[in-house]
Amino acid sequence: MTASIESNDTVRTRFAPSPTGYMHIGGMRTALFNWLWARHNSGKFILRIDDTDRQRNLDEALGPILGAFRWLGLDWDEGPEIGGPHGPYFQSQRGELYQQALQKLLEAGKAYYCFDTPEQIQADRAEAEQEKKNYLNIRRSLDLSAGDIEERLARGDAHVVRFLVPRGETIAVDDAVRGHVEWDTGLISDPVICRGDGSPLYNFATVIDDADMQITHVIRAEEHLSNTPIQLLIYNALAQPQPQFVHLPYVAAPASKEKLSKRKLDKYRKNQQFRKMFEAADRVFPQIGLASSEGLDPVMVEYYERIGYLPAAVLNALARLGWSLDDKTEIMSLDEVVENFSLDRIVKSPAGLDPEKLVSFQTHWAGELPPEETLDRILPYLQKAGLIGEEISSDDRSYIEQVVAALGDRIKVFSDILDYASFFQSDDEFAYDEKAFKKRVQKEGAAELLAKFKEQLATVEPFEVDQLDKLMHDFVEAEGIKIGDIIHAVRVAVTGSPAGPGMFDCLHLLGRERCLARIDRALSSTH
RNA sequence: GGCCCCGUCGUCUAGUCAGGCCUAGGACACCGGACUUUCGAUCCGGUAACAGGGGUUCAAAUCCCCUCGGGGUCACCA
Repeated sequence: MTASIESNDTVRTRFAPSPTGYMHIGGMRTALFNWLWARHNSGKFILRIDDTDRQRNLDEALGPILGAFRWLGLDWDEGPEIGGPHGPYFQSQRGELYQQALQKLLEAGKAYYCFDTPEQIQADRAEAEQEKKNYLNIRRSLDLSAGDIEERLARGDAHVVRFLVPRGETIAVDDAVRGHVEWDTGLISDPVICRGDGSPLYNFATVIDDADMQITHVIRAEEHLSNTPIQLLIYNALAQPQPQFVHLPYVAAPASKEKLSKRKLDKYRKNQQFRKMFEAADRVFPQIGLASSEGLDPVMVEYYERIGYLPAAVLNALARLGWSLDDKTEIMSLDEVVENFSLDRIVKSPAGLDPEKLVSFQTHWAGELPPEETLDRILPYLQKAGLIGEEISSDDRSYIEQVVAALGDRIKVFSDILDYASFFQSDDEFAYDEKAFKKRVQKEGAAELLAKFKEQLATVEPFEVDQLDKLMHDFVEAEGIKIGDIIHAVRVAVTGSPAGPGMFDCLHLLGRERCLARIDRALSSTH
């Protein structure tokens, strides 16, 4: 009865999201592993939409999910928008298939109409709990005669269809990650597989669909492991071959072993490692016309896209969450992962998402980008924040290019450019870092030095890095001071910030006029 | 609570199936040093783990047993 799928069949994997309006980063990892296994074997990756809950606004709920796949460059061979030979790919449109299978089970006596009311069942459960016994449903409806059932059905009595779990058996799976796992069917309650209105439930629909779509490998998160015996039983009852099951460890919240969940956002805000991501969202998103972390949080894939991570970085981090190539390879392109991906190197224990490691992957992959591409990724942030206009002249572009080049790898995530807004703001508009201003500009004697240096700045020719460098050093020598006594004051005066590119780069970038104006402004604020 | 899964540095992991090459390797983070006008980057160096207890064995992170700990799941959600 448990025919297994031939290993030389084309590998077919699937990811079956329900349209929730956002793509979960942990779900994305599961999807990625499915995609990787399909691509590694030159197989097919299928996207199927689990919308049995009848979505009201499907486009709105599905858009961000497909968007996440597109952003990361994970394509699907069958599914929404492109169809395929095993469609439709929306469960809401596959009702007939479920009905057929349901009839088959009903006729074979492997499923039955159950007329128990929810209240009855609740009472049964309560009783079992009180007696500290495992709840098993009572199967009252099994005693009904065919005539009774027909009559009650005709009368429109509320009912569901339950799968009849064969008791006293052992059901086992040989999971690619978990190994051999078995369950005693005598402990499993008959699951509802179909609601009164005819709509199927997950455990049933998923088996029908996976079988119909000839899925060879069901790669899903570990929380589904406990659903597996029921699904196995249904495969058997339907005489369908079982796919290879692959239960991945779930993705945990940073520095924890708890499943990453959208319901725990409040807790994550206080999580030391996670907090920075929320803070970044609250700082950056409002500037570029998006909702704060209330609407766009790091559990969502879209967060990473919007705040300016590279797909390569997110992909690299996700691939390393619960999978490794060997004892030292960390940096991998998608192609490299596809080439080397294997099921037997999947880790068994849950892995916490590590924001800092993600940043380190980002630093690496951003460093691989040609300068023009870096610029293209940065420009939208400047535009959305209103720091530059929609139309960019070639002069503007070249200025931005120079600023970005000077900033170099100080920009990790692309929205980091907003930390250096002063390069794009007018001389009286940019903000001074209060602490730095106090420490460097309002320091005893700093204003006098600054004023003196400004005079020389006004006449130095040419206004180039080397020349400025020389000017500064001559100045330091003439005044008999340490370079630190003046250079920090100048930096803060012209950029507003204690950190940034090399001082002379900053002066040169800004140009003489702006430097002088900014020093004037700083000087006038000292008293 | 029942069932099931998991347990190597702070984190992600290599090593576990086929015991010795492990005085446990790598990466991120952290600490220190070098470089530097700041920040960043880079380069060098460092701290840091086999959950505990019993066995088996010449030899155990690896095999067996027990304990402890963490987690998942127990719906007419998926």
